[in-house]
Amino acid sequence: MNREEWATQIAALEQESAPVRKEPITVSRIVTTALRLVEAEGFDALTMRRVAAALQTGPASLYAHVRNKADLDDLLIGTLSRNVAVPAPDPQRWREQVLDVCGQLRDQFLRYPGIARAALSAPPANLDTLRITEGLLGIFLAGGVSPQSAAWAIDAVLLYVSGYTFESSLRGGQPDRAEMLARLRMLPVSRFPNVVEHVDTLNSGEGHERFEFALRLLLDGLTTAG
Amino acid sequence: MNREEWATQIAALEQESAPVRKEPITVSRIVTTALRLVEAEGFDALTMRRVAAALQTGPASLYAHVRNKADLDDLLIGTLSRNVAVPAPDPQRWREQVLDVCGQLRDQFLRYPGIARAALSAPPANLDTLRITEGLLGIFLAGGVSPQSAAWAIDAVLLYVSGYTFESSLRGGQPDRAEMLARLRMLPVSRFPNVVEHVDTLNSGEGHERFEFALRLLLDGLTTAG
DNA sequence: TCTACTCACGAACACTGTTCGAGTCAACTG
DNA sequence: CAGTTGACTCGAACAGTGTTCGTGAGTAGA
Repeated sequence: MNREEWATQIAALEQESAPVRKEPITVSRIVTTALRLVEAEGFDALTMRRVAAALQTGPASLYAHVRNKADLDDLLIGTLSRNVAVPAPDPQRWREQVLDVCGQLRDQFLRYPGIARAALSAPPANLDTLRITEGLLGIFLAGGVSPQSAAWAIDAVLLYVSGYTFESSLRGGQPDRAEMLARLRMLPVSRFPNVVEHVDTLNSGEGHERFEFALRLLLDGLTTAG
Repeated sequence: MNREEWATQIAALEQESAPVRKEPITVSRIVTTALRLVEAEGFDALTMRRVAAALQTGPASLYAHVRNKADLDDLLIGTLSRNVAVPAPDPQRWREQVLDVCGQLRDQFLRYPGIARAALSAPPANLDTLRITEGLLGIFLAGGVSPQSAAWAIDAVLLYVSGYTFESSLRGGQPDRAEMLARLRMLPVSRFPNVVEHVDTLNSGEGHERFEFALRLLLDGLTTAG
């Protein structure tokens, strides 16, 4: 027995006396750690190494619980989807209900900047996102929308939510706003008459006005399309 | 003069006699090479190293012409945008005109699989994409849509095109279709009654039916919203 | 007590984008 | 014509990425 082994045995002894066993790595620990990381530093900072480091281990340890980075991403949006409450269909208020669900999803995505990229890449067959699809489908059908229109509308609506939140997290820096306006005003009127004339209109939209506008457009179109 | 310099001089001599000077690297050569690469192997294969290798040089050489990888991405979607023909506004056919422009953009994106990711990340102030925004704005206004609605609708429409093409290039493999259907059918009816009942409807949509449906939804909603 | 078997993880591999600095070459300048 | 400037080229390297291999420890079952 060399000196190193000797030290290991002593360490083991200490562990027995103070059983602060290192907590085992689990999928849920990985997921919560990853989410905390994304919330604090954005989706780009989410690397296997950083998650592993936060769990005080090496990157290889994660692969016993998670197939891939893509797999981890899926788990994340699954967890986020699970936080969305899907209401029981109320035929009178189906539009508001859809807006409500989308709003919840939007807020979940916005809370974790950049995670919408994972949502866009995630397979639509994820069980947790399917729960939302199921709920939306119920709401649409209760509202009298045809199955075909409902199916395609759900696709469009979810796609929009992901796209919207993804773009929002890109333009996280607000100082762009003034700079952007200035640049747009520099455009030659000869080539960009409409843009220059409506600069302020183009960049308007406080809060989630654009978000609601687009979704209402989709839903209002639905009623006329039957 | 050592032996190496001597060899260099001789090489220079040969160059004079056969002036096959290595063509200089230009931005446009980089862009076309990159596009060819994306077309053949997808956006993920687009790395600075591979572009450089295709130009028979090292990655460092590119940075004299291109600030960033992100910069290169911008250049790519700029080039693609330049291939889109924006028609002069015809008040009677404004909806068809919008669909036409979006269809062109869609086809450009689909031709280069995965490049829509760059479109989503690209700043909306790109001069070439602004040309399309300008054109669309003209078409909408000619159609009698209010500037505010037009501005937000353009946003939604372009976002949808990017999202749609991005998703399409992800699910490039068609064999998923049958597999996906089978998986959906395995769902417990108790929890997913609507999804299970309308499985075939959910996965329906040949060609770009979904694409046109979603866009028409947006445009039809516009008329009622004024 | 011995044996499976799962999990932890150090080390390494093949990549990525990007920078540094030395070198080459053309064109303007005194 | 000589000299300098400035733009372009690019080998080498750095810091990071996802992922795999193989070793080793620990636990549960026979």
